Amino acid sequence: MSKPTIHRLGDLQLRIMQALWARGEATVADVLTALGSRRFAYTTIATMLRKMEARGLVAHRAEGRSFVYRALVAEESVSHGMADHVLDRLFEGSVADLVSHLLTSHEISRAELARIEQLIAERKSKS
Amino acid sequence: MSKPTIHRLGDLQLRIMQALWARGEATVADVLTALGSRRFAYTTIATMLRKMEARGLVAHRAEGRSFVYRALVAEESVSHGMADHVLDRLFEGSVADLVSHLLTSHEISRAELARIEQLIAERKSKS
DNA sequence: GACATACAACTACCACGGTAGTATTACCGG
DNA sequence: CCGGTAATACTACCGTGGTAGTTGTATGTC
Repeated sequence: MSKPTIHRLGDLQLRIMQALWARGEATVADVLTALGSRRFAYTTIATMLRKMEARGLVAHRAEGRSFVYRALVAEESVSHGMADHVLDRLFEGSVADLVSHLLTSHEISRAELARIEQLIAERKSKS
Repeated sequence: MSKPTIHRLGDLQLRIMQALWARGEATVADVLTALGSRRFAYTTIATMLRKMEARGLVAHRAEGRSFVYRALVAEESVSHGMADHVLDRLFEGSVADLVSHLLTSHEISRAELARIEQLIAERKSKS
């Protein structure tokens, strides 16, 4: 077990996880190309993956002379962990406060507002 | 003037900032007592405040032989920075996706749901 | 004036994210 | 067999959050 503390992932780690989530499995080279825009050294990704494996975020299997990595934590766990962290630390756990903050500090399309409204309605009817 | 990257504050740093926001100004001793529950060494807080000053998060003035610290960044900036960070990195900037995630992974009181609904309604009428 | 107290300064460590170079190994094509 | 290539392993370094001890200094007290 030793569930890794899920809420503090660096930016690079998160990008790597996202590459793994999108692909299911990926070699170092796969991740590297998935991170296209900013060029990293091959060894940077390899090192990061090894460190992430030590932390229990990913695992690998050998295929030929390559390692094929896969995520050990679900995207939902990470989203949940990180969202919760912000929610608890900054908004005392109040979802309404966080939503209020998001609404006042972002441009939101009418369509998105409607979508949120519908989510609320669904949720209300279901409780 | 080198606005500090606002989205990555450690837990302790955040707690210290919250103490400063709540009080306006505070000495090291003030912050220490504000953090009541978990006991820290006096020097831990003093060191942290010095590091935070170097990062541009706080400033101090001398009063007698004590330093009186104050926050240099507003609570809104930090909330905004951290909320945005999660929003962008994990939900591609979609507020609806984040709200959806929050709704499905948390128990939310009927009152809070109503409050959110009202916020949306207000926002809709205002655009 | 001697002493305790309170405070800032300095130093030191650890963990870890991020970044990458160097070394080693294993395989593949001629 | 031999050299190139690709892959991992190892090592190293920086920044910074977190934690605290030690030291120096000033001030207030007996």
